[in-house]
Amino acid sequence: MAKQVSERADVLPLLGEVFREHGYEGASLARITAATGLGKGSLYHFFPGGKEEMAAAVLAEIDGWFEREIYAPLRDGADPAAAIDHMFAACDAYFRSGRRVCLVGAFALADTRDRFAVALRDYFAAWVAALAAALQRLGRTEIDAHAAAEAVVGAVQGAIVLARALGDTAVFTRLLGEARAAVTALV
Amino acid sequence: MAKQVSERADVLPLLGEVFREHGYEGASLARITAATGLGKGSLYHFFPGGKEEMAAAVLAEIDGWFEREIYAPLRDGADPAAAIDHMFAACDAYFRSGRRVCLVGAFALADTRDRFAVALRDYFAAWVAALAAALQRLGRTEIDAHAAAEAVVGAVQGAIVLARALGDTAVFTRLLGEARAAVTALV
DNA sequence: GTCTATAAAGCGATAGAC
DNA sequence: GTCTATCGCTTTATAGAC
Repeated sequence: MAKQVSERADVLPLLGEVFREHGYEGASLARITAATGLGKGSLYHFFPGGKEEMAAAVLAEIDGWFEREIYAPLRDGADPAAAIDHMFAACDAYFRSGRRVCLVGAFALADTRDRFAVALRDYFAAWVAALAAALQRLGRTEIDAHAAAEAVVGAVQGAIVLARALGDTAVFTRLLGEARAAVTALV
Repeated sequence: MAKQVSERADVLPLLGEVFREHGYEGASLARITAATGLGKGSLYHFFPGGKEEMAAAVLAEIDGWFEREIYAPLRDGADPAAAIDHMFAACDAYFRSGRRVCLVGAFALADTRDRFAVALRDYFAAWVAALAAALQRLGRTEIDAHAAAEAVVGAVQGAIVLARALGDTAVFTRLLGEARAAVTALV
């Protein structure tokens, strides 16, 4: 389990997995130490602000990943339709067909909502805006594109909840497939 | 804040609100005491199994409420279409347009998922099955009805996540309205 | 930069008086 | 049935050696 890590950026993915699996409150320093192989001394050296700074750093890293991998192609990519297809494929891979929780969504349902309010709002607002931009580039009206984008992002989050509660990854794939069909049907 | 309560059933709604606001781990006995007005002695008198029994009792009460108010009319009510309309209206009221979390959905995203796995699975399975039954009674095929029911239940959960993260109840109402329109369009 | 030791507080749960 | 006092454990965070 112990890993040799010497850069703050290398710890973030491991940290993210602990927060995803146990939530903010359940991610005790003992579990974080076990998952990263870093003692408290090292952790507080990298994150002087303690657990709150660790979670904030993880959220920032997640936001950066989605911006790079998903939002940017939707907004600025040469082929909006291909960017939308890529988004659905990337979501299935990233959330492991619903086995892996969306940390931002999980934080939104827990009492971490207030503490990280800005990060949560920005994450979903950016996602909806990027997808709406792609749909507009495909000819949808601004209002229609925004509504459709909201529905898709909501469907992804709902699919994660359902798949985890039912213990069934097929429902995740099914719901994402329907969302994809609905949003690409009219363009 | 302190209330005079003398029956176990009277405590459950207050308990539920504490779990909803703070999650399972965040719902400390101190907070539960503050919300219910009951000391630890009384709480362990009503719930000898401690916090786990409290949460299980809350989940059971929630399941009973949905069964009575939503599932039964969908399954057995005289007017399936009216039962579906009632479901959407009841959801908007129950979840306060996304201000109030679905405890079952929140538990599914947290590490409470394994501990209460059966209750979570049953809640969503019953919801999907009841809605699918209503749609079948309206003439949809079994497969089509089941898929549509999954999409609606997922949309409700996704709408809660989005509304809470964006701090915007309008998105909840909007998404539920679209889900309702989509599911009632073809019947 | 990483460790151990420890502080200070909060946790769930129990015991026993009333 | 409700209370207070308390146990034993875990928590986050800090201090200081190396």
